[in-house]
Amino acid sequence: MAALSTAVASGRKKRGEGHTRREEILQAAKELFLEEGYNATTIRRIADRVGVSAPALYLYFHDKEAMMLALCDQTFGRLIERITDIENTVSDPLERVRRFGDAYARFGLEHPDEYRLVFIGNNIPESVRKVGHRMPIDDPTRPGVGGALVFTRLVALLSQLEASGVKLNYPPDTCAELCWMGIHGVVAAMIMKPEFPWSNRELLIKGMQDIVIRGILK
Amino acid sequence: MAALSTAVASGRKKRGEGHTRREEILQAAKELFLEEGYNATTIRRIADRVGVSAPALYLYFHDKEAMMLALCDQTFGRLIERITDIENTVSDPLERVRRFGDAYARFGLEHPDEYRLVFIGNNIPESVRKVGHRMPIDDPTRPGVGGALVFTRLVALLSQLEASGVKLNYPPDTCAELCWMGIHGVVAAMIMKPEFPWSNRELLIKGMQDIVIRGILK
DNA sequence: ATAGATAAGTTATCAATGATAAGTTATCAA
DNA sequence: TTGATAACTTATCATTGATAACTTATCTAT
Repeated sequence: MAALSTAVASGRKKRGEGHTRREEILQAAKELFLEEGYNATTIRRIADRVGVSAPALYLYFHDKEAMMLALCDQTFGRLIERITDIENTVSDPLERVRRFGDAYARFGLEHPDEYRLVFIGNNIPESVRKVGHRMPIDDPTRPGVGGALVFTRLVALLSQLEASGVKLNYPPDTCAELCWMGIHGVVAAMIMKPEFPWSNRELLIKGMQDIVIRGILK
Repeated sequence: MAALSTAVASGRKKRGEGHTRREEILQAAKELFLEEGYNATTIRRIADRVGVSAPALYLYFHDKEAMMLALCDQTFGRLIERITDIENTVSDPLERVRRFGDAYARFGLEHPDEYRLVFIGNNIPESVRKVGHRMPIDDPTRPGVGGALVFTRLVALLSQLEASGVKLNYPPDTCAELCWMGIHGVVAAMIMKPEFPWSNRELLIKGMQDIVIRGILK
């Protein structure tokens, strides 16, 4: 049964093209994480979808968590893009804050796994830090900092709001914390308890939005 | 090396005393979940700590998740006690809501590990729902309803508030969700990122308290 | 061309884990 | 004292993340 023994379309990458395989892995991992969640996604299924053996993934990623973290940064980069977009297209400082909250909440609900990982935390077995692995390909973009960046942007927006003459009930960073905590509460709740009969999503997002903005304005 | 062959202090429970073993398991599981997290806690380690074999746990719990759920309800129960206490001692409807939020936040910050376990829901593998297991001992207290209970209480408080003549911006259950999400956002943030330079705790709690109450009142 | 170096990938295998099957032993009621 | 059964045990699975050790394709320098 060795029909067509040669030219069997080996998926092997040429020299120097390993990074494309790395991106194929990320793509497959992303699909599976989103389809079935992090825990339910196995290394083998990712490898199957890519079309390589399971250990091949370890040529490009330290471990399973590293794949998720890489995806997180990739995805959070898009959120930061959106925020930058808002800053570039919206001039009114208060409207900027509003749009930030909206983009943030929507992003969280569209990417629950990434959101959980970065903002809800500790989902991944980080406690067991192993040593002595290899991880031959060192990726330049250190993962795991996307979350703090987003928050920093919100603080900046609220400082601008205050600088524009709007009186706040708290210092800008406290306002940012309260705004973020409120919206985060909505997103975290809906992500972590999706089976609970929450009220309408849009109503809750807009409601919290209104509440925190009313609450920080003097 | 069979010294003292008899009367070897078998840990075996007498007939009808199985429920005490169940509680021993819960205690051990709780300790380990809090020490090392859900994923890092193995069935075998729980069994070791209790002093029984691993499969013995399956006499009392359907699976690992069921232990977690039972612990969740246990903790929810303690919070519900406090809420009942407030209902019995405070008569003013708005003050009741305020006290609810205060008790809730304080409960979370006084028991950060348990709060994390219950409300942040570290890592319950919700996606993979299995079927066809056995679970021979049917425990009377069906797990997994504690969260709904807390909300029911808060909804009731807000319904009473509305009934007392106070106009709300949203239906009582939506108000309850928004209130809870706001306070939860504060507690969850401070618990999960304790190293972050948050503003003053009391300020944030009181601030969010004020914000959500102002926000739901017309 | 071709031999050495090495990127890219394989097969075989681990230990750990959640869970089940099937057998054992202590306890109690009749 | 016996039969039922609650309360276990030992043995065993399949699956999982991860590693070791080997193979093969591709590029470079001679």
